Amino acid sequence: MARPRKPLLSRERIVTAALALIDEEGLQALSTRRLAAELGVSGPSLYNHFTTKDEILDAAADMVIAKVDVSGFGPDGDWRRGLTEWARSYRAALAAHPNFVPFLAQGPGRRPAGLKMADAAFGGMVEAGWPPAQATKVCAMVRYFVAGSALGSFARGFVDDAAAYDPADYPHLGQAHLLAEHQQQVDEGAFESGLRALVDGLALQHQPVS
Amino acid sequence: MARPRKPLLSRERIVTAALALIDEEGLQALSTRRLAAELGVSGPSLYNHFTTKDEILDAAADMVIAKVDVSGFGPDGDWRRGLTEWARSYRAALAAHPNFVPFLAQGPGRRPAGLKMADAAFGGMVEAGWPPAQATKVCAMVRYFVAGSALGSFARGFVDDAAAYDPADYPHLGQAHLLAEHQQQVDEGAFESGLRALVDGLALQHQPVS
DNA sequence: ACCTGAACACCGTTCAAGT
DNA sequence: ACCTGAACACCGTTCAAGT
Repeated sequence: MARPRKPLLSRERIVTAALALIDEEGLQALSTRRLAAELGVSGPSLYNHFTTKDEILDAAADMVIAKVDVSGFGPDGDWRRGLTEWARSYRAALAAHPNFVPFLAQGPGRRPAGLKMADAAFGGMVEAGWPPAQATKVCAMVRYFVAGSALGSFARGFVDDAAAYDPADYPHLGQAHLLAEHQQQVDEGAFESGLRALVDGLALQHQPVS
Repeated sequence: MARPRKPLLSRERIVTAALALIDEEGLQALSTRRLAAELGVSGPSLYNHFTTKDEILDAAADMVIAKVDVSGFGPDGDWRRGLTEWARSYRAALAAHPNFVPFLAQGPGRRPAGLKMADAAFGGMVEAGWPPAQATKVCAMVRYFVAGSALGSFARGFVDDAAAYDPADYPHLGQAHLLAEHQQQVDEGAFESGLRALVDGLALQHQPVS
């Protein structure tokens, strides 16, 4: 084959395929060779477009984070609404790619979309009257909560097998085998009440002046 | 060599070495061959003690979770104290092995220490008067928050290089390059205020009767 | 029972060779 | 510039062979 008249690959095609592979088969299924095969080329071809596998992951991560909506931080300075809507959108973006969360949670690094999101959230809090040091911590705790909730289902962490919960060993887990069945309600319910509690608690902790 | 008179390996020796390797070089540095080399044996020897690499990881995970202290859930029914002390101890246990958190956060599965912790936390909340469905969600949100905070430093997610934060693109991130320097204060401060906010907010949401 | 080396089907990445 | 196959130093796991 050698060089084709029209390039077979593009950065975008590679990144999209990588994300699809991660979603379908997990982070460890993403090998450069598998990815190349999926794209109909040989393994080393990818290195014409990215210098390393990690660079592909970075590009995919930025594509995911770019979807997060930070428009809740409006000019009205309503930090409660800003924080709540950001957290929901952030979680939705990560939860769409649960297998990718361990990578996504590693912070923005030098990725533009990650930095843009941080800038909007931090800026929104500061402009709503929060002292910068507090605003930083608030952004951090939202990241903790969102990443933790998207990292993996709480409910699915419990096996779907009543025999695994011997009442002699675990007297309170008699219903735990039902958790997986109600995964959606448990996880979304926990996220929503947790977010509400967090925002309520923050309001108690500090009443910013605009 | 063939079979030695005294076994060279034990499950405990393998698990301890695996955890050390993860701590020092990351989850992806843990290969069965590296691990075996570290223990002075050949790769396949491990399979006499564990049937799969994942089983080694499971055993290491349970060793870490076994260190979590749930004694804060005392018979006095003080759920605020129970929750706060559990969360702190849980975070300390995970943060001691940050590279291992993506694995640890995947829930207890069938691991006894993980189940014991869940039983104590859930049981503690229920005995303090929380309805089971609420108690489940509270346990879930603590897991989210703790796992997210241990998964990786918020502060270290921002590169230590002022030039990465162009004021034209990120008007509010002018100080972001200093975050890594204050990693400890930022991350621990965010965890502590977040935990306080969460507990305060939960108290508002529901006043359980004992 | 508990170790070994050989083997199988994989990895990420480099590089010279092709057009 | 953009693809290829060959090569290097790795993987997890199986298995027959040793004691």
